Amino acid sequence: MKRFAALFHTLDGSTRSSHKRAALVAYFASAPARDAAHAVATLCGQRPRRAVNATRLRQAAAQRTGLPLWLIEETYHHVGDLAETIALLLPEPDHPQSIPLHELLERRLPALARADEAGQIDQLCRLWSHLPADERLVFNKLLTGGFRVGVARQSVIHALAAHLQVDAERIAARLMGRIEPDPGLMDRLGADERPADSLAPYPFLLAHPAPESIQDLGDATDYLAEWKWDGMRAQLVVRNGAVAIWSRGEDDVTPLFPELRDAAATLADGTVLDGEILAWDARGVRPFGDLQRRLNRKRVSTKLMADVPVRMLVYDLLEDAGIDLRDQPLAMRRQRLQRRAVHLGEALRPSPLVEGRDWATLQSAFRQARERGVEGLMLKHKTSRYSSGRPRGYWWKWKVEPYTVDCVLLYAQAGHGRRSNLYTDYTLGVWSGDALVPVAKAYSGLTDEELSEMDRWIRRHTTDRFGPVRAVEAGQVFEIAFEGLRPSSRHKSGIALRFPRIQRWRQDKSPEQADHLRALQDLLQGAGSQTP
DNA sequence: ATATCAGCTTC
DNA sequence: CTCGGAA
DNA sequence: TTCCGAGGAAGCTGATAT
Repeated sequence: MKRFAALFHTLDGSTRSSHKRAALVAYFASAPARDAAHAVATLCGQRPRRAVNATRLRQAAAQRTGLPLWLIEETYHHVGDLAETIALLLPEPDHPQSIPLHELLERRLPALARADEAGQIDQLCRLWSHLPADERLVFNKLLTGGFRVGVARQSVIHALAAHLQVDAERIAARLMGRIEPDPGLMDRLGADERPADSLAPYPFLLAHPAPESIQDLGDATDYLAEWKWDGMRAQLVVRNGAVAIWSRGEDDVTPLFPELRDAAATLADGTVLDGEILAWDARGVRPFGDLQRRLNRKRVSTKLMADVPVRMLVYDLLEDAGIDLRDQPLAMRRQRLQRRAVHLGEALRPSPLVEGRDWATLQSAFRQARERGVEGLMLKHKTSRYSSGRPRGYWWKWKVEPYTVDCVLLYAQAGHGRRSNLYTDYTLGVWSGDALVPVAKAYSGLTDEELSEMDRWIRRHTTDRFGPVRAVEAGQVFEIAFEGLRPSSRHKSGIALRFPRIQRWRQDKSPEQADHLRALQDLLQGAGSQTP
């Protein structure tokens, strides 16, 4: 783990991506394949399951350092990261001895996870007393599962490409789906062919926000238009008689959607579909919240499947009869998808095209978006290839105008990480009678300069403190933009905003001019009565 | 047994 | 998902 | 231009608190 710890510190300490890449290349050139495989998986965000919970970790740290728990707690509040706090507090190791990365991840951490309470504390103290000081931080990060390091996935890909002397595109493709950190990983990454049994998805093509005036996109006939569905992006892969469904975060979500898996079982091998999974019942498409009940589940009961039926609206055909179609223009892929549509069935159907040869026609369709329960329109250039990432000019998302509300700043809290010195986290409220009630939290939307100006104001106008939270005078008004609203039991106001962000700092307005809860409740009534 | 919270995912 | 900032 | 890290709301899981 010596090399890996050194790599971590380089990545963590530098912001130059060229520097990071060089460190990665050097690491891959020198690390044993078994360790390198784990490094790749870890750096790509595939973290080991959390081995020890935070409470136990604190207890073990208290025992090893001899410090009282409250002091560790206090230190943690200042540092903001438990793994780092403990790494800083631990005494020097007795007889420093490094542990290979693969040994740590394959043996030590699983053993730790299996142990009982006393066993965990005992093992932790023993490990800490042997680990060289510069490896403790990395160890603790792996331990808490909170391993997040400032490397772009792209940097890892390019470093691997340079090290293995192959195309970066290929590496990116090989790293899709689950990464198996076995000794053969590096060989597979460099291989010409994708492994025969692979059910891995392709890198997702993402969309950009459309320009303010839609005409700037050029000729409307150059685009295919579809509704922008409010569901979950997914790729469905059929190969070797098996079906896999992948989320955008590259999670295998197949077990969550048995009806989609079954519907896809009739498809020919070598089929890859891209589309949106939606909650959809007899009434039509349902809000995203309904779909959420099907997500992140351990088990999907038949009752739940009946309560929240799903379907996948397919908008792209990426592989057909085993042939990769991603370099073909969208219009061709779409045509081919339509031809295949007869085989898709009820749960799996093509996303309908929205007809319109000019912007005026599309504009009038766009205006129906809210009442249809969709977020707007997607505009996809007919000649576009399905390349990875977010290339400009290919796919545009044309979202309905957000709602806005003028809110008063009620509470502020310090941010995390680099923003931990500033009060950047705002709770905002509206009037309910002559009292202000919180409706949302937001900070995004202010520039760094505005944030520090607000920070100064907050410090000078604090009226009360609750732990890390400061209550402030009602003196600042912000215009908050949001995409929609739902009833919520978590907020005193009974309302939760979706994607709240600060649109404008209304220094021209006094708190009395802020909006009233009544207005949001009316909006909720209006939005709630819609049936898609 | 039930409530709450942190940590994960989706958007 | 949103946004601002950095490379 | 593209990527990243900062942030929000929701629901589910698993652990702890009552």
